[in-house]
Formats: sequence, structure tokens, C-alpha cells
Amino acid sequence: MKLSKNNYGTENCYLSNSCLKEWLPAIEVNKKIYEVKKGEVIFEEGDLVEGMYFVYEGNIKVHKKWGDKELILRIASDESILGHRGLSTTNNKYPISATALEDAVICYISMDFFNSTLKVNPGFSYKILMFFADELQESERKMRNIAHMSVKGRLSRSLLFFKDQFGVHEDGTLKIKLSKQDISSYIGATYETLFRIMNELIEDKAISVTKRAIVILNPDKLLEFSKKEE
Amino acid sequence: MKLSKNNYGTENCYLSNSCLKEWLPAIEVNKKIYEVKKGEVIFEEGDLVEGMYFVYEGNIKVHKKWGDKELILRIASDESILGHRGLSTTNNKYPISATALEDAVICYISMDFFNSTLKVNPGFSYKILMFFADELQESERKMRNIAHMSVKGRLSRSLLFFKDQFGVHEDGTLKIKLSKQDISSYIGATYETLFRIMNELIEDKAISVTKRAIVILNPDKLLEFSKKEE
DNA sequence: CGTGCGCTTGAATGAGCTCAATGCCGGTGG
DNA sequence: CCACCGGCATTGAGCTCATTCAAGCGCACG
Repeated sequence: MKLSKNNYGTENCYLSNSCLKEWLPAIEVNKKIYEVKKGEVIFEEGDLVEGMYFVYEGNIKVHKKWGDKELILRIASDESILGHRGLSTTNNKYPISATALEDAVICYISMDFFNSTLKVNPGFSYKILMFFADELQESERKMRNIAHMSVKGRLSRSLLFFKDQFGVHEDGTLKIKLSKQDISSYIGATYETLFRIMNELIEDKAISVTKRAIVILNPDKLLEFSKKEE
Repeated sequence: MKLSKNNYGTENCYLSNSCLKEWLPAIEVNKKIYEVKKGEVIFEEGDLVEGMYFVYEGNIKVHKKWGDKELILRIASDESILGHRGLSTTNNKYPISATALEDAVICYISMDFFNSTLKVNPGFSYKILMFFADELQESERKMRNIAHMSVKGRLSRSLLFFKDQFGVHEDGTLKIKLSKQDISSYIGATYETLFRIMNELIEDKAISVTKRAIVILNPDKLLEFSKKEE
């Protein structure tokens, strides 16, 4: 189970493996495997929802557009469900887009099959429900952060989250590879603002950057900046 | 079914009645009815989640605090589910608070009972799942709005939503009674800002206010202000 | 008749955005 | 091998929207 819980709040973007690992291999006929290239769009806002995806490998950003701006809502990675935001009783169009941040492997299951599994398998259904509940909690925490926290606070928090969620290499750099563009969209700020605030964090010796890779030097300091949280 | 769909996006804070109406009356033993007074706190952030609520009558605000500020996430009204945000595999504390906006009647069901119903009743479970999916969509739309829209846009959009969701009296005033404080918390702005922007809308002849009651005069104008949406 | 709370308004401040200019680096084709 | 190009990084300046602080006002209520 890849769940994270710590003193700056719980962020859980994974459907617990115990659920997927049991379920996915059991499907033979109804799943399709796709390889997608970095930057490739898996689906877009407005596309018809016809199935559900699971990520086998790689990171996929889930984002929402507003004119020429975007907001990244979530980063789906290994063994995570994707496209569940298309579920709805009132609308069968995706409210969001999904784009590969790097080369990735995903698995596709038709909505019919997914739905019928939901209906006949209460255990699975329950797991998915809990997943949604966790996603909703996270979404609302993030909303409050955007509404009330400073960019510095949001960035600090997100960096801690990235470290926690995706881990670090031996040299201390974050495993997740995000462009500054993406980070700024993730925290809901402009590119330039992100840049300046990131410099502040470097001056504060909270992080360092070499060759576009970010190292968390002082988590406590980041935590400090994202205080009042919970 | 109280669902709304229109050209400024779907906002659905209701669990479709077809689900609740069938389910709730069937419970005899396990539910308790409470009457709550205006301003009464039903549960707070950090409280232990021990059950699930449904609203029979009245409006309840679901909100999240950040220091001395708050953000209203949702307004639960007649026949709506409440407290489902407490569902989680990783945490059994409420991430949000619920406070009655007016005198209300709510129904309480123990979590054990709710959970076992979920597990044995796939139809119910599926409905709840769809409800969560809709809530998640709405949450993320709202997040993007807070991230990218102006206060005027957010206010315009929220007013249209209130009209759509709660309806209007014969004299044109919104049925939902919200203090300016609450509206500002709902749109994620300060009281003073809300005040000024509301005056702008009045000058624009988009709304009018008499005795603290709001009248939507020109929905098209409000729609205009909340453009770029979807 | 005070006291307090919510409403109203002004002024100052500031965080973050926009726009624009420049620098840097890696790829690419001549 | 070099010149050029395009895209990203970097930085400054100015501005705008919204917040903050502060101060009066009106009304309900004990």
C-alpha cells in the first residue's frame, strides 16, 4: 500500500494497490495496453468518456484549462487510476485533460466493463468509493490552499508532497521530473512568480537546483513556510 | 431529481433523490433525527467520524478553516448527504466542519450501518459513487475558478449557481439566505472585497439588494462576467 | 441608553501578474 | 565547424486587483 501520512497532512493520489493488483491481472479480454510518448494527450476536456485508464508506468498530469492558462490537479503515476473524473450521471464528457509527463504505459478498460464490474463486485466498488473520498479530501485541501495560502506556502507544500509521493534519487534530487511550467501550473501561479519564489527558497537554503533537478535541503523550513496547515 | 445543467457548467450538490428517497424511509432502527438551530455546529474539523448525516430540512454549510479565515466548500440542503467527506481509508477525522445556516433537521446513521449497506447494496453504492464523482468534478471546477477567475467572475458565477440551485421567491429574491460573510467565504474573498464587488454588480444593474435579499436582475450580464468558463 | 455586531467606506499596502527585454543553450542545417 | 534559430531561463518595471487596517455608522437588544 502506497499511502502517505505525515504532519503536513495526508495526500493520497493512489488507489491502494491491494485493489488494483488483484483486479487488473484478472482481466484478460477487456483491457488494452497503450504506450504513450512524453507530451502525448491521452484525453482532453470535452472528449467523450468511453472508458477508464490505469497507469502502469510513468507520470501523467491531470489538468484543467482556463483560456490560455492551466491548473494541474493531480499527477497520476504507477498503478494509479486515471480518467475516473469522467464518471458522472449528468455528463459524459471529460471535465479535465490528461497528458503524459514522460513516456508511459497505460491500460484501458471500456466503461461498460468497468461499470458492470462496479455493479457486481461490491468490494471493488467500495475501494473505488474510498479512493474518490480521498481524492475529494485532497481536492478540497488544495482548494483552500490556493484560496488562502501564499505562493511560497503552496510551493513549499507541493515540494514536500513531491518528495513524499515520488521519492528522491541517491543524490537527493526529486524523482519526479517536472518543468517549471508544470510546477507553476500545479501550484496555481505564473511561471515568473514561481521562478522568483523558487529563488527565495534557494536563498533560504531550503532547496537547491542543479541541472533542472530539485533537491530538498531543509524540509523543516519548507514545513515552516506552509504552516497553519491543519 | 434535482440536477442542474446549463450553459455555465453543471453544479450538482445533490445526491439524486431517487437514491435517498428509496433508502432512508426503509431504515427504522438505525437512524436518529436531530433538530439543529441556526449557527449550530454539527461537526468540526478534527472530530472523529462516527456516522453519516442526511439533511431533511434547511441549509448546512460545509467549510474548512485556515487560521481565522474560512472557505465554504458547499451548501448541503434538503435531502442531501452530509459528512461523506469524512469517509477515508487513511483518516477517521473530519477534514471539514458543518454548520447550520438556519434551523434544520438532519438524520444520523452510524458509520457501521452505512458501511454495511454500501457493501451489501451495490445499487446504493453505485449511486453514492456517482455522487462522489460529481462532487469531485465540482470541487475541481471551483478550484480552477479560485485559481484563475477574478472575484467578480466568481461572485457572478456563484450567484447564478445559487439561483439555479436554491431558486427564487415570487419577488425575485434568492431563496437561500446567506450573510455577506458567508458569501465571501464561499467565493474565497474577504468581506470588504465582496462588498465592493457586489456594489459594482449593482451599478451594472446585474443584481439588486433589498433588505439583505439578493435579486438577480440580469443573468446574462452575470454570465458575461464569468465567461471563458468551459 | 450603552454596547456590540454587522455594514460601509477610505486609504495604504502588497502580493502576484503582465509585459518586455535579454541571455543562454542545444539542436540543426549549410 | 560555425551561424542561426527556437525555446526556455532570467530579470526588471510597472501595474492591478485584492487585502489589510482603521474608522465611522446604524440598528437590534439587553
